[in-house]
Amino acid sequence: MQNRIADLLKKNQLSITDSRKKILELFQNAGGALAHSDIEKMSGEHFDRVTIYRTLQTFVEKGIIHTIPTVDNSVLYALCKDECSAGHHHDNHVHFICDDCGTTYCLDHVLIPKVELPLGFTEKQTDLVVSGTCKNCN
Amino acid sequence: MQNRIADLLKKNQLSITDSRKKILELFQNAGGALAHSDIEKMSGEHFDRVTIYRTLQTFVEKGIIHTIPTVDNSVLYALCKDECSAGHHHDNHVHFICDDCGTTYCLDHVLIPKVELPLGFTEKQTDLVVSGTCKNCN
DNA sequence: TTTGTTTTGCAACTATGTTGCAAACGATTA
DNA sequence: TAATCGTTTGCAACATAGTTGCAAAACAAA
Ligand SMILES: [Mn+2]
Ligand SMILES: [Mn+2]
Ligand SMILES: [Zn+2]
Ligand SMILES: [Zn+2]
Repeated sequence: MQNRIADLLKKNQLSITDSRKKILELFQNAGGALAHSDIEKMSGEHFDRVTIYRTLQTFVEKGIIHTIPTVDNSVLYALCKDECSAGHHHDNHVHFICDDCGTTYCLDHVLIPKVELPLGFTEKQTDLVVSGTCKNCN
Repeated sequence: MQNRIADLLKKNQLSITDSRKKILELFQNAGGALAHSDIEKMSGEHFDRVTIYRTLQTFVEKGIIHTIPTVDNSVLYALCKDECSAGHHHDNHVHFICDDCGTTYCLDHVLIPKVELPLGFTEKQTDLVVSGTCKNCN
């Protein structure tokens, strides 16, 4: 569906450009999470590095994608669910990174449990990343 | 206790050098977690960047310090508890990052809850990072 | 103190991310 | 369809983070 992509951009008041369309397409086909370098390679070296950085930034701000913290200190991005919008993410789900194949999954149905913090500490955001072996590699 | 530091190095079969002593000392005084750049500044620009990288790497391998994943994609290090040893970390505790003062805490007494993964996924390691406001900033 | 091993500092390099600016592009309106 | 105007892009230049090879220095053991 090419129109899905255009509609998503319009809905977020973003002009429809080649790089935005292509990068969104990559996310929809990938299923899992992508790193900046993945996109650089998969886009066929068409777009400037800077453009990709700026596009990802824009998408994060608009709530189209979200970042995933990883243990090895690399930045990953994945599509947000429809309920997300600018400044109002609903990313309270667990992320899973497979040590074998490297795929990162958004486990949308596995919610992050509440943790009891010591007195005086107040929570604003919680990130939970599990690593191990995924269903394909087991 | 200067001897504590030397003993810790000996116990891990590491030769006792100025940089290792100084960096361990910084961790013991800091209480919280430190970034590579913190150490670079706090050590009085004495040691080469490369030496600091290699020292931190060595300490992680020996189980003297552990890394903390952060949402903003920076690497933090903190002292391990005594039970940790090379290849056998007991870092199943929650980490807390204060949005106000930037301090990162190891909440050694707050354990990471088990999460139910979908069928086929097996856990090996779980990291949980909470951000918000710490006891000093509240 | 001598010896052999480990660690350090330096230089050079790769990777990752940011900024300013002019040219190209996209949306809108005539 | 063409003109206009704001947005987006690519480029160059820069900044920061991290890695590697190698010779000199420091350390541990004898
Ligand atoms: Mn996700
Ligand atoms: Mn910790
Ligand atoms: Zn896998
Ligand atoms: Zn604080």
